[in-house]
Amino acid sequence: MEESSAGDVDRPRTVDRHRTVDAPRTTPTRWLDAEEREAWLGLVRVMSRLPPLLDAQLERSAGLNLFEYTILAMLSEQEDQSLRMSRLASLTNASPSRLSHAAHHLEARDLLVRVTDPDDGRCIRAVLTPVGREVLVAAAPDHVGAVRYLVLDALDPGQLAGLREATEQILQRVDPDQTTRPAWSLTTTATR
Amino acid sequence: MEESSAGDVDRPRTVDRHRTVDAPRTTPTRWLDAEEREAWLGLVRVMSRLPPLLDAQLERSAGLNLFEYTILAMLSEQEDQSLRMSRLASLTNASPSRLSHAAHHLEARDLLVRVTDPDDGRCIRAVLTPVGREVLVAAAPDHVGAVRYLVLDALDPGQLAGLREATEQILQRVDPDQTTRPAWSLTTTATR
DNA sequence: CACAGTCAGTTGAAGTTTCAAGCAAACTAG
DNA sequence: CTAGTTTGCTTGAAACTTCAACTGACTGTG
Repeated sequence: MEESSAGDVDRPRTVDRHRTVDAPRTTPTRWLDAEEREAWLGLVRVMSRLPPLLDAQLERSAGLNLFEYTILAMLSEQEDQSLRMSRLASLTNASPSRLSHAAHHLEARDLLVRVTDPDDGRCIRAVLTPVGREVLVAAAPDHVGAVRYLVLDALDPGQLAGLREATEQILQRVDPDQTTRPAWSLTTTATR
Repeated sequence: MEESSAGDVDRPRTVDRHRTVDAPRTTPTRWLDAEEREAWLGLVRVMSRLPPLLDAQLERSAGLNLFEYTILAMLSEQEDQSLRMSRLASLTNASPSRLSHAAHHLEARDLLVRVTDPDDGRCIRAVLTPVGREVLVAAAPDHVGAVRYLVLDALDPGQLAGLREATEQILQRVDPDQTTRPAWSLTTTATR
C-alpha cells in the first residue's frame, strides 16, 4: 500500500470531527516488525490504563471525571472564563451532544452557566462560575500530582522530548487541523 | 511533594485492576513547565483522538469495535484459540462485567463460544470459532493499515524508538505488574 | 422580505460501560 | 465433611456516550 492512503484511513469523506477511511486496499499487507509492535502495543496499553486512573483520582478527590475537569480547565484558561459550546466541544474532542449532556450536569451543580452569545444568537457560551473555579482550583494540585507521578516523573528529559516529538507527529495524522489544540497551549494547570 | 508518592496516585489500596491514590499532599504543587505541558497535552490529545478513529475504521470495515477486535485478536494468538475470561479481561484491561457483556454479544454472532474450563469449574474459556477467525482475518489488513497510517508511518526510526521507550517507562507506573502485557508480545497481526 | 439551506445546540432513545449484587465452584478450617 | 471464605463469572440497573431527529437563529438568493 502506498504511503499516503496506507490502511485506508483518512480519505476524507465526512467533514465531521473525525475523518473517514476506506480506500480499497490492494497491496499485500505490511505487518508490524518487532520494534513497531512494541511501540504500538505500548501506546495501546497506555491509552487503556492511563485515563481510568486519572478519572478515578479526580472522581475521588473532587467529584469530577476527567472530561468534566477538562471542561472546567478549558474555561478557566479563558480571559473571560467562557467559551462557545462548539469551540469547547472541539477542544475536548467531544460530540456536541456529549458536551451538551455534560454541561447540563455541571450547570445543575452550579459549576458553570450557559448564556446565549450576544454576537450570534445561535451560539451559547459556557461560563465558569466562581464556585466552578473554586472546585477546579481545589482539584488541580492533586490532578497535577497524579499526572506527574504516572507520566512525567517517569521520564528522563530525553524520553520526555521523545514523547513530545512522537505525539506531535501522530497528531499531524489524527488531528491534522489541530481542532483539539488550545490557543494558549493548555496545561493541567487549570488556574491562570 | 516527594518523588515517590507525588500527586498521591498509587498508594495501593485495592488490589483491583487499578491501583488507588490519595495520599494527602503537603508540598506546594510543582506545576508543569513548557516542555512538560507540550508532551502531556500531546499525549492527551492522542489518547482522545486515536481510539475513535480506529474504532470507526473497524466498525465500517468489519462491524467490530476496537474492543471486540482486540478480544478476537487475543484469542487468535493462542495455540488453542482460547483464553479464560479472567485472563482475557486482564489482557484487554476490561472489567469482568464489560468482558462478559461483550462476550455475550460476540457469542450471539457466533464469533466465539464460552465453555467451562475442564480444569476448574469456576473458570470459563472463551474460544474463537472458525467464523470468528474468518472475520478477524478479514478485518486485520485494513486495521493494520490504519495503525500504520495514523501512527507508525508518521514516525521516523528515532521517533519510533522514542515512543517505545516513553510508553515503556509510563507503563511501569500505570501497569506495574504488567497485567495488560500479553505473553507472546501481541500484535495487530491477529493471525498467527 | 420570504424561503431554502446551513449552523449551533438540545433532546430522548438506543447502545455501552460501570456498579453493585448475586451465584456457584473451589479452597480452607475446624 | 461441613460451614465459611474466596474466586470467577454473570446479571440487571444506573450512568454515560452516541445516534438521529428536531428547534431556532443566521445567510443567501430571488
